[in-house]
Amino acid sequence: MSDSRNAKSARPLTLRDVSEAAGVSEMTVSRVLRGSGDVSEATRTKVLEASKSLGYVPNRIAGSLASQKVNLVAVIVPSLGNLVFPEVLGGIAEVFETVPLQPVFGVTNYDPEREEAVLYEMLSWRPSGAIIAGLEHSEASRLLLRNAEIPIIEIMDADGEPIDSMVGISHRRAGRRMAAAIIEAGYRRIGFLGTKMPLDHRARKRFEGFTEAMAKAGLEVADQEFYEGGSSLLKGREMTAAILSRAPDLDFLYYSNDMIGAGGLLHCLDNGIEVPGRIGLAGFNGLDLLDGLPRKLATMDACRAEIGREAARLVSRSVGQDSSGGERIILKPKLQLGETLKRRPPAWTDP
Amino acid sequence: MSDSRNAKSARPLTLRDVSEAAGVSEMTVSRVLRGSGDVSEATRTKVLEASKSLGYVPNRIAGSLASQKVNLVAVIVPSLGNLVFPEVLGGIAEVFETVPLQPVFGVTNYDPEREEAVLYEMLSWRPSGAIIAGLEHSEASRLLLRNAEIPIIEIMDADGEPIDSMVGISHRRAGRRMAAAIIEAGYRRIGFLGTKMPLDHRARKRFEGFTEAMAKAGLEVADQEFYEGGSSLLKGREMTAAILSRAPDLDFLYYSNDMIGAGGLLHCLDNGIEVPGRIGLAGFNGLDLLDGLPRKLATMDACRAEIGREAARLVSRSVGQDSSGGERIILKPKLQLGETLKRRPPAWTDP
DNA sequence: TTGAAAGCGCTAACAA
DNA sequence: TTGTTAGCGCTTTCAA
Repeated sequence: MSDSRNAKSARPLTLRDVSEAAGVSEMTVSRVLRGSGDVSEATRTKVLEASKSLGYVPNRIAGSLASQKVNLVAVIVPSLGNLVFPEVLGGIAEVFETVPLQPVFGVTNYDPEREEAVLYEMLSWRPSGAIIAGLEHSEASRLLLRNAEIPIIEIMDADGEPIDSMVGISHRRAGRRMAAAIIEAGYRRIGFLGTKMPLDHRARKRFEGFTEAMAKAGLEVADQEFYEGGSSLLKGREMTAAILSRAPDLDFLYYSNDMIGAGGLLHCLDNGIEVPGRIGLAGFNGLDLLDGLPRKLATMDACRAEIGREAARLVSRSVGQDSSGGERIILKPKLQLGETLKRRPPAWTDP
Repeated sequence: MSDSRNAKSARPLTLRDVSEAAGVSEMTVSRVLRGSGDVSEATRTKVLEASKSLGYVPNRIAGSLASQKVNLVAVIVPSLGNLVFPEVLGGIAEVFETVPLQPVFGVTNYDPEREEAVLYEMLSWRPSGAIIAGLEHSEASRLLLRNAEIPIIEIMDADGEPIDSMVGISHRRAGRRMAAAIIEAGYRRIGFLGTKMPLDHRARKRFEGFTEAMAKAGLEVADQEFYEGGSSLLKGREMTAAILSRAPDLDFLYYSNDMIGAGGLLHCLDNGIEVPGRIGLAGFNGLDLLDGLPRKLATMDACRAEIGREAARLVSRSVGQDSSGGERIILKPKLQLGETLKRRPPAWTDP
């Protein structure tokens, strides 16, 4: 059972080795190992035993070439450091465990050129489908995707036109809804804190939706602060300190993600700034992380795992089908007011 | 340049299509696209243009089968939700961007059976190497790895015998060192809080090292608390509340990771428990996250990115070489005392 | 139920 | 510098 390497052969095992050990044709071994076609129970057992005792692992490269079928699905995200993406990947993996498809992950670091390179690399393995974050891609990347003739699912965003199918939320709407909730609660001097990354299109869209809804209410973002890189909890503290020292009369801070929002919250609490009495706070993402903070931060769930699951389901469904999906699944994130966004008496606006 | 799909051909493009378009042999096209062999500048340009205008993407399945070379490296980790692993993957990806190797990630969810399945799946693509977290694997998994005849790098742990090479830290030593530091600082009534997961061998080893060093000083862990699943920040709070209500005289809490440690810290601060005066705290991992907390938590850096980089370097070095590495790189994590582990007057031990 | 032949798309090795 | 031939390890197809 484990004597497979008595003589450490350099050559990896092939079907032929198993075929000889079991005394049947390669074809029969192949059938047994794939569980396809009719094989007598006797041969089946014989083959399985031979294969196992040799420690044979089928060569999928040869198999895929011969069958013109690849059970791989390319999954491309901008980053793993941001908690959001591992959660999406988790949702994808969950669904693919139930079907004969295997996700292969690629990371672009928010770089369009890198995205193109990763895409080219992955498509060269002729995957059965591709799931890719965002709707913004270079012209070349879009060409690659279109030419691949496989189901393409663009995820996490719904503001734009997908190449094929899309599953996501509208970040513009998310921004608008949060602005509306803040204004509705009576806050007026509102600051924005976010990432500087010009290539994080979803953060940008949230900001656009936010300012749009503010404008509709006759308001403007009173002050803003941007950051890049580093620990976002610490950055949240620093940015909050900076914006409040510059504009101490702000009564609300909207953060482009929960991590910097949490940092802001900690800064306020440390410095005796009453939340949400003196100042209200809100973030974005609905990270579980928040559950442990001193106050539950107002936020909006980005539907991460659900997006992953839906995307994976779409791929599984359309693999093999010639009718390309063209589906659009737009999820609606739930607003969570938490404990940092509370209605305040109108008088507060000008004490 | 983008007219590649005038007639949406179902058949993907092959070398032959490019060969015909460019008016040269398939072999020449192949050489140009791989940048191998001598090709005249004229043909080179011609081929490149034809290839690009058609939108051709080489079929690596066929290429790998023919050349018996696969530029893939299998990378297997227990989880992505734990910040630690994305950081390791980042280190790996960083190095592989500089060589013609591509990492392919697999996730096991700390499940040995799943590990075996993922391994089998990945090895069936005949990768050039494998990087896998931990030294503990099922007998079958070990057999698979040994038979693969490729460099195997086991990472993140150094307490045990690797199949081939290993890169990691000694978690037993990490536990011992933290215990020594705590005792040295004058703490005596020490509690432990950790994960219940019996399959997180590294957490277990830290605990073992910790109790061992305690015993050597004539001490025992005064109380302990275990958890599973969920937000670890919140869990840290809950566990801390629980252990302190049960054993209010504890003067130190050692957490098996920084996230629950951070939760514990927040709990103490919220409840007016002086840290580190009344009680000291320490975690493990050295997450950047900590930088934003009200107090800098004592911790130990797990050398995550460095482990990833070293492992990737080992693979790149040994790919192609017949002499299998058998290297052992043991990194030494740095103890960071932070602000929650401070020397206290001896009198304190029995006020 | 089993086997034999052909070929998937590419590259190694050799020839021109 | 370019082309030809054979074959990588498997599966499809068809025959027995």
